[in-house]
Amino acid sequence: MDVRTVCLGVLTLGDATGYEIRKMFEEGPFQYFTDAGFGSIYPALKKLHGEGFVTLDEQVQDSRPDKKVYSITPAGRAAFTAAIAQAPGTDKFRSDFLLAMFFEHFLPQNLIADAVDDRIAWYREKLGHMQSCDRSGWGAGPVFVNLFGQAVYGAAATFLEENRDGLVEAAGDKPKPEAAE
Amino acid sequence: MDVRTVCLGVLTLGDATGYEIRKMFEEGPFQYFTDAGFGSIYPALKKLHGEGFVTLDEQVQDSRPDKKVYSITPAGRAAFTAAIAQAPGTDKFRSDFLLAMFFEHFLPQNLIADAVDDRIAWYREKLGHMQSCDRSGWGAGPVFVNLFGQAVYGAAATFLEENRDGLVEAAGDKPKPEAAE
DNA sequence: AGATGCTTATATCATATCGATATATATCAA
DNA sequence: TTGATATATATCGATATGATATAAGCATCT
Repeated sequence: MDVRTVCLGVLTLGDATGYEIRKMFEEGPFQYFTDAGFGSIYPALKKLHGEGFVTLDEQVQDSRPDKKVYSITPAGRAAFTAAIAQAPGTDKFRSDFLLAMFFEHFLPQNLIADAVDDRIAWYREKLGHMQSCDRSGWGAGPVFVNLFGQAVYGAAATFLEENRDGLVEAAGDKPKPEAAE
Repeated sequence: MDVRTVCLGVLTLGDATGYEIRKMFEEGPFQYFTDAGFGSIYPALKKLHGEGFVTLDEQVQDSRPDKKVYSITPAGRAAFTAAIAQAPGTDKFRSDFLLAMFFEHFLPQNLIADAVDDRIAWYREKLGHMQSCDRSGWGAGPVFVNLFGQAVYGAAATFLEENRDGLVEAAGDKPKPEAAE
């Protein structure tokens, strides 16, 4: 799904600036299944404006760049609905951590132990964030997505906790595998 | 992790052409945590060759483009080891499906039911593929990664199976939410 | 027999995205 | 006072994506 579509989705929840959309991707509930930086968001909003899918209210501020508050138009809403009604592509999980663990025999034991511990802490932290959300005012969709995230992140954390020692032990069996090469 | 590094990783497992590396990303054990298409792999190999991290054996074939078999050099091995020894970035899960489900109220009930069913089938299929691998000759790293994948994909499939009906039911409560807008 | 599509194998190209950087100011903490 | 964080926009080079081109052999379907 391209950044333009995701921006439209955020704007169905209420008017927002590019900066605020970015924050949704960084901190809000969107962070668990999507992402985009300024370098994609600002051009996307500009293009959406050119296409008539959003309108723009420029609020002059002194001592700060003018705020550009975007609102979705009926045409934008229609375009968004059409986009998410398409059969979605496959889910993608990308992990530099798993790549490193795959090549465990290239790495010293202590580095592996630290990497797994860090990843456990990271998954637990994200999980805590998801669990601590107040879901009382949410619709069925956001709740579903939140609980899906909890299921997946929880499974990852639990797996890492249960298999950490086994991996670290295996990594210790080979004293200095590769450095001598 | 950039494509260059992942290509080096594949080449530590044995010599390969760009085409074969692609297949690893599509079908092999790498598919669950990384990805790259021809458009990234060929330029990456060209650059690695220029940097002295791989060598290249061009095998002339008739009735087919010449095969370019790449081999990793000691310098490439060192570069790869250094790259994976860096603290890895965060794991990323991207899902157009979850985006659509988040905005469930924009979609007709039957579309949601179909989308969830398709996704369950997809996760079950991938899970079956991971489970049916013969792990007997594998090292600790690949086994760890495979079982991690099973834990996560299994959790996703189970969650979807257990929460499908609830979501579909909720989607039915609102008869024609948005189309009239 | 002929058509269709898959597999092998490379490569390019327009578009999209990423990640870093630039610009300015206010505020809060060390 | 120095540095970090937050607000807010924007650009730019380097990468990555996804589609397309080329070209032959081989299997399958009608």
